[in-house]
Amino acid sequence: MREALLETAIDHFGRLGFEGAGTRAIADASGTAMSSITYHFGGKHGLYLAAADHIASSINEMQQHSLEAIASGEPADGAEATQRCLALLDNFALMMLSPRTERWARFIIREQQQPTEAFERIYTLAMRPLVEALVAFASLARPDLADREVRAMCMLLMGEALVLRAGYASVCRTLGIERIDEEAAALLRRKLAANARCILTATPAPENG
Amino acid sequence: MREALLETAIDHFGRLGFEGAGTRAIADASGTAMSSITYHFGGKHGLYLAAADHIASSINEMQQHSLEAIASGEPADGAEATQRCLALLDNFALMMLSPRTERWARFIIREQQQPTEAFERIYTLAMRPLVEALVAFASLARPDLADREVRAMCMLLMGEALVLRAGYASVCRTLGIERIDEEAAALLRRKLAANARCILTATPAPENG
DNA sequence: GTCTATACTACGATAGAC
DNA sequence: GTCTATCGTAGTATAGAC
Repeated sequence: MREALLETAIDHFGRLGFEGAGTRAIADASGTAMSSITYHFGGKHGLYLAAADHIASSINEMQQHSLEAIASGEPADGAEATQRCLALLDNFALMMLSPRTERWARFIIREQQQPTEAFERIYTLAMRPLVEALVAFASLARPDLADREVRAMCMLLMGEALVLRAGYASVCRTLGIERIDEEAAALLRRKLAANARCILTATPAPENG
Repeated sequence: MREALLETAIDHFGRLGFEGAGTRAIADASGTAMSSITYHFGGKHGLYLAAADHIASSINEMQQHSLEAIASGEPADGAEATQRCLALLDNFALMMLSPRTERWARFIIREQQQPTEAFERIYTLAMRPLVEALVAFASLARPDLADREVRAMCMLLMGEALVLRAGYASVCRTLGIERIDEEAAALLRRKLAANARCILTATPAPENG
């Protein structure tokens, strides 16, 4: 029952926000009574934090294998470091495109703009491993850049994947499609890889702005 | 009074969502009675749509001058087309970084993931002009790409600016700062320009994936 | 552990005074 | 055009039965 409440809570909180979601509605959709929330989580706020934890560990679990496969061992040279960055970004893009993460993404994007106690848990457990791995490889691919610059570059690159969720409706409108299907997803992933390769293998010359 | 209600409504709807926001709270914060909302907008839903229209025309008004300045006349060559893309993107990034647009962005990002009637109005009036101008110039900068590819590339590029809002908390954490101040904003804009220049002036060779 | 019952507050819509 | 008053509904929290 705890599990069912958490799943429903992530959905409702993600779609309606903390204030918009209702404990009665969450309990009903979970097939239980509202007071179960009080029993299991102490109240609405406790349920919210538990939902954040559940998302964080789900993402962590989901990414653990691919992250280990990509990020284990030191890359031999800059070219291999670039390849690993591309793999990490494609992995992230796939997550942004997966229907399974749709509810999680809504929850997280909301927290990004108004971080609460829940964001800390999600960032530390689910996002930091990815970001830091990306920054590490990008540093090797672009040894000409300072750490701050690499970090800024990496966040912008992650933005190219993030837009697939955070700007979903605009992406669809601009491409003239109803939803991002397999074909559109392939196109976007291919262009993302091309952009990232371009940025990560750039010669220091044309940078200075 | 209509104006005050709209400003407050954008703030409350953006932070709390449609369901989370309360007509009483909006009216109180606007210094009037709740029934004023019924009088001016017919109800909560009418107020929401009016808020979307208000955001759309505010953005349209804000961008009109710079958009005209950047996008008027045909660029002489690919290099000039690239420069215009960079200008459009920097303009968009500035908007994402401006405190004035913070409330608007929350409202819009919410609509992106669960588009309602309100999204259509915002997209058509506020976003399409920017997107289509960007796509047009990018086509000139990268004549080797098909229209669909250019559109995908442009959305990804806009994602690099969007992340400054939609991933605000993560950007701050990754850069090790509390908030995006002048210095961080300058860094991010500089890197965004570098990335975009890199992508827009790429030779067709390394693309094939 | 899960349920019902209940207390209290807040919500949106509306009618009618001024 | 703005206010107060009121109605019906839905919110969270809590106590207590099983």
